[in-house]
Amino acid sequence: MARTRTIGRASKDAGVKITTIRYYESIGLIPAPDRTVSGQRVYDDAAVRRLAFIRHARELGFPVPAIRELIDLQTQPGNDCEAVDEIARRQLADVRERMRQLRALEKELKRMAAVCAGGEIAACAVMESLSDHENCRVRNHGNVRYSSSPGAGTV
Amino acid sequence: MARTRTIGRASKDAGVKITTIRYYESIGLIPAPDRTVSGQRVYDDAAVRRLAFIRHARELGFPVPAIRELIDLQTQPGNDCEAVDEIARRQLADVRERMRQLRALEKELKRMAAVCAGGEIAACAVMESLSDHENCRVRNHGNVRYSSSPGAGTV
DNA sequence: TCTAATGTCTACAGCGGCTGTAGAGGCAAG
DNA sequence: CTTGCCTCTACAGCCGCTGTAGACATTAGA
Repeated sequence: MARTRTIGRASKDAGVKITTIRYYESIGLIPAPDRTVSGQRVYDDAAVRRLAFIRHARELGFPVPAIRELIDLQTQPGNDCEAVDEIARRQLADVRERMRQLRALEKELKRMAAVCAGGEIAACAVMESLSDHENCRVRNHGNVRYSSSPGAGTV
Repeated sequence: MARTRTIGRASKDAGVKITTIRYYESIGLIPAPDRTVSGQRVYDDAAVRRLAFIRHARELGFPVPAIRELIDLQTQPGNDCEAVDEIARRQLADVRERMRQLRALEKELKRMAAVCAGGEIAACAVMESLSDHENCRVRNHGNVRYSSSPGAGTV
């Protein structure tokens, strides 16, 4: 049928906001579509499918460069699946790492909230937890050296 | 002892990068410190403690406005712990929500990667998964209506 | 004391992935 | 013809920093 539609309709069909579609065009993630004589963008089915593809990949947390790669791989024929799989595995590893971090955060936050059961702020376990930067180090992406701390005290 | 130090030393002591310290000052998260006659910033123990406090809160994912709130609560005396606890619980809820999302992502990514075991891209399970936007909806923050999809096909 | 190496200063641009705004013009229904 | 929505461009802003450029300050070693 090769239906064509304005940006608003394409937006609804693909589930991608109008402004986001224009943004994707501006960064070259999708090609510039044809225009009507009055300058309005016109999208066909293939364009909408690509937008939906992008949306789903974004929902899965794929960064835009990775999506660009996936689309490139898709459009050059005869290529095999390995590169695609690699990108997906990279994304999975990333998700797992973020989960690991969040689990650590949850543990400490839970501990903080549990201990704090009202009372003066001076004695608040949450504030103490946050002030006491010597234990419960959650992440340390290197490149910072710690030394000679001024110890505990008021924030 | 009320030791004072330059920004570089404060950076090391607190584990916060120099540029980040200046940024925090620029957004009013920390007060502007005293300066030497030549204009270099000078930090005392309290300032370093506050920086470490901020760093730890940031590591735990507290957004800057929440940290601002925590500091405000801390500095107005006599206030009790409830507000602090509320902020921590909010943060915990946020962390849990993000974990929930990531778990869903992991599940789908794992499925994708498992099915894809080489071959032509045209038949790649990963690409299919990403193209097929009708199932495995991961998140839908509302405000977008879906309708009349152009169906499956090439991206 | 001189020099070289660091450290620090300001101001501003850029990152990702959009979102929001302003002001103008297009288009279809009543 | 009006009303009301749709679309257009261009640019600023979001968060939480990071990086850059070019100038001045301080410190360690010869």
